[in-house]
Formats: sequence, structure tokens, C-alpha cells
Amino acid sequence: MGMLARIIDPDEWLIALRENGCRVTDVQEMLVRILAHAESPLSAEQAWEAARQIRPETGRATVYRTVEKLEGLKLLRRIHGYQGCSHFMPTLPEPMMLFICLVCGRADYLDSQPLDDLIHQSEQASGHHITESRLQLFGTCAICQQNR
Amino acid sequence: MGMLARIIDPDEWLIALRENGCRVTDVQEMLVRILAHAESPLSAEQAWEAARQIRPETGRATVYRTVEKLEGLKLLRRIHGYQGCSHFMPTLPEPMMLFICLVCGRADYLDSQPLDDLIHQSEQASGHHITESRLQLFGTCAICQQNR
DNA sequence: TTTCAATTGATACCACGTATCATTTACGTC
DNA sequence: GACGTAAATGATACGTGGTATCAATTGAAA
Repeated sequence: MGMLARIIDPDEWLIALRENGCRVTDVQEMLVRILAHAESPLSAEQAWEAARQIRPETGRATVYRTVEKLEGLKLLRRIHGYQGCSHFMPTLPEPMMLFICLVCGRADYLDSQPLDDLIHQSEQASGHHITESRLQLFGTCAICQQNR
Repeated sequence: MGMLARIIDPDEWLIALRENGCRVTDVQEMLVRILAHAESPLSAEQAWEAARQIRPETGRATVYRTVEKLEGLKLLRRIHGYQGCSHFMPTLPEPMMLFICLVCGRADYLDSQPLDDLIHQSEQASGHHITESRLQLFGTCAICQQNR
């Protein structure tokens, strides 16, 4: 269990789903638990694989639909990584920068306040109105550096 | 003709290709001109479409191969945008932040020195070794704001 | 319990991208 | 300029990730 487990609560995702007019099924609850506890970015295919180990009859389309729904509610965030752009991580309540270790795959969130300031400056300097920013960092995490 | 036309020189791309052991064909030259002059991110399919208007017998695989080669030489840079992650823009000689207008699609490069400093700070604070960063900004460009 | 819209899973389908391979082409060498 | 060879090309077939469809099932409000 990593850092995120203390912050992301699957039950709150279920509440959010209900609040948005969804009928929460057992399948969705299982998927929410799988996705909310992920410590490295998970693709829909990977989530499907994990789901079928618990409940083999789980359908592929269901997983894609659920992931899409959770992304729409901003509970999941799409990761634009090295091996494709179809992996997902839980979104933190506060906007933060994301670091991904290229060795172990683990994700870590970093304070983004300085980035927010920087974006604000760029906005004023360029005259553009910036509505969304996407910053992801890649490299070797502190632990993997020691295990060399 | 926009800002990039003054900075990106297709002929230098051809030189770079030759220097890397490629045999530059007419097809490649045409594709290089199409891609080097793009002012908004272009997908391989879009580049293929543009190529066939000039030379209808152009093959699909050729376009994908050329784009891949140019990306490998860091002459093209992959854009992780809203409509997929398969669009490409010319890489500027200096690393810079990229802004994309969601209204007109045009891309604009912004000074990234402050970002480099920020990443360096994050690196020291977290203990991670950061080898690559990816920042893209989205919003409404100065021109499109006026045309409202 | 009833009712109905949301959800599900099977199937078929589509788009984007890739492997294969015979033919053509660039370009160093003679 | 002609030659030889390795790279590039384009047609075709194939693979994979993702989506549309639809009959059957299920959640939850009344």
C-alpha cells in the first residue's frame, strides 16, 4: 500500500457516481476499487485483466465505459506516458505535477504551486488565455537509483 | 506563413537525414516540406492526406515511416493533445514550452527557462532523477480571444 | 412489487498503425 | 556515366485498442 491509498477513497468515487445519476453496480464497485488503488498508471486493458481475475465474466466494453465515466468526473486522470497515452491514475484533490519512474513505473505527485505561478506569468506575457496545463516528468525515482 | 517558417528550415532536415545514413527520396523531401511548415499539429494521416494531394500514389506506410524517422532524429515532436496523441510539430532548436489554441489549433512556443529551473528544484526536493519533462498548455490564443 | 432507465456482455465493427515483400530508387564506387 | 547494393517504396494483409449495437439484466425510486 503506497502513499495514494491514504488519500484516495474508493467510497467517495461511488458517492460521486451516484450524485451524477449513475446506478452503481457490483461491477463498477469492483472496477473503482481496482482503479482507485493503482500505484502506477493502469490501461483499460490492464484494468480489464485485473477485473477478470476477480470476476471472469466481466466484459471489455464495461471497463472502457467505466474508465471513461471516471475520467469525465475527473476522478481518473489520463497519463501521457512513454508506452502510449491510455493509462490512468487517480486524480489528487489538489492539482499536482506528476512524476513517473521509468524503471519501476511508480507514480509520485509533486507540489505544483510554483508551476501554477509560472503558468500565470506565461499567460500574461503571451496574451493567451490558458485553461489547462499538462506537465509530466519522467526519470528514475529515488528508490530505483539506490537499487542500481 | 507563421512564426515557425522563419525558424525551421526543411533543407536542414534533409541534411540531418543524410547525415544519419538515410537516402533522401523525392517522397521524403515532399513530406519534410509538409511537416516542417505545419503551424498546427499534424497527424500522420493528415500528412498522408496532404501528400496525396501533391502526389496521389504516396503510400501510407511511407508517411508513417518518415514521421517515425523524423521523430527519432528529434526534428519532429509528438504532441499530446486533446484529439489524441498522434500529432506532430517541428521541434525548436531550444527546448521550449508549447501552447496550443483550442479554437484555431495553432501552436505557439513559449520561453521555458523558468520551467527548467522549476524542474531542477523539484528534482532536488524529491530525490528523483528527472530525465525528461513534458509540458503542454491549452487555451485560447490572443487572436482568437479578440475574434469572439 | 412494479417499473423503467441505466448497465451489462457478446458480437461485430472501425481506425490507426505495423509487418511483409517484391519492386524501385539513391548514391558511393568504378 | 554505368554498376551494385542497401535503403526506400507501395500494395496487401494483419494486429490491436477502442467503439457501436442490442437483447438481457439490474438498480433504485415510487
